[in-house]
Amino acid sequence: MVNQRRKRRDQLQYILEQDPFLTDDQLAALFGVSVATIRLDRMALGIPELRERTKEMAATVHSKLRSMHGMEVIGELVQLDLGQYGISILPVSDALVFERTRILRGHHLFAQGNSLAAALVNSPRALTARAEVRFERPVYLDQRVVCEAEVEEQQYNRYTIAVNSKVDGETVFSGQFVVADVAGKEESLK
Amino acid sequence: MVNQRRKRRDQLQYILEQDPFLTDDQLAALFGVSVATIRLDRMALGIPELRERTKEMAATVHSKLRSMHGMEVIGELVQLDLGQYGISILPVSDALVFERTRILRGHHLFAQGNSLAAALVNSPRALTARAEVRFERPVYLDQRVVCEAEVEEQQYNRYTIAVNSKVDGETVFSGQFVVADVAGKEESLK
DNA sequence: CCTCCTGTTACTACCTGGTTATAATTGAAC
DNA sequence: GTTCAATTATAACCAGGTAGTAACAGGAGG
Repeated sequence: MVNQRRKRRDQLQYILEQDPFLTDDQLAALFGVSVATIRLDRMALGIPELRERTKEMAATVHSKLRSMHGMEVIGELVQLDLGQYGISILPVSDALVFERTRILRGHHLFAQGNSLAAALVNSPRALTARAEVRFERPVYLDQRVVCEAEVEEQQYNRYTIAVNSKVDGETVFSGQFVVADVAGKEESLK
Repeated sequence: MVNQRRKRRDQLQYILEQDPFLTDDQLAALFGVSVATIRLDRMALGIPELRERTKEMAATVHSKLRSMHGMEVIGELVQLDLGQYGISILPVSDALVFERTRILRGHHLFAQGNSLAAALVNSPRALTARAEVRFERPVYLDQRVVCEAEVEEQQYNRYTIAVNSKVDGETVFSGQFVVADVAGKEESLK
């Protein structure tokens, strides 16, 4: 009796995670119980009503897209000495990994390094010109990638930047980025 | 008279694009008109009610996250001869560019090339080992990047793949990726 | 002057997908 | 057979709408 209820509630939770767009009516039909029971179950599980669920999703997505849009640096910038040195940290979420292997897709490591390198160059028009990178070890879901970048050389408007990313002190990615500061150069930008 | 209405409707459209979470009540107060007027305006503009708007957002986001999660290849795969050759196309949306300059962030070009290169290697465990890339020209908002990748060499489990991305026939990005097929190698994957 | 037309407003009935609370029913366990 | 938890039913209420109808205000044209 109680077990049936436990089971139903477990399933309810799972089902709503899979498809949050179900009304109490549909759920009641699905489980073959009354709507009242579904409501009690939802209450017990702390699951808000359909409209609240969708509103929440829409709102978080809204802000997420906003923040992604403004995200100049991939990962969180934790240190930045302009023109010299910087550190950013990227937590490996499940959106960034291969589904099967849970290994971080390589281009995210590149993106972290690239955006940090571009941030080091104190210009609104820093563009990467070349890069040479090595993926030393695979990085897995839920790890934290600490990326370190240092300006090695500057000639005219071209910066050579060494990048080294580590997980738990072990290098997983390294590379050299050449970033050009094209401020005032590209007429087509206007 | 009619102009006031036009103006109000233009503003209404704009405001709801900025913040889709406003009820007719709030909008009426905002414009200093009655709720009925807001409803007529919405009807005329083909804007659905608050709940429909949020539901729509939540749903598209839901599927978007799903598809992003499963997105093994950045860009749309238009041709793929496994182990040999492939083409993918990436439309440059505003989420991918620098806000000020509207130039595509370099790592998206890298990501397109990298994921296409990995797709060429017919293995669920293809990992990029090295890459050497050149960003030849800036790519702008609303352009379409056509990326071509070809396997140049294969030694044991290592593939050397040449990548060339073009916009309107002009090369914007080129590089060489070394991808390793680690199937059956990494015990830690289990 | 009156009339017509447009834009706006007010009012009513109804809908969905809930909430809260209270009471009645079921069923299994002791 | 009683008892107690789980379930169900019932009623009143709410937000944020839709749909439709009627009234009103104000300027343009006759």
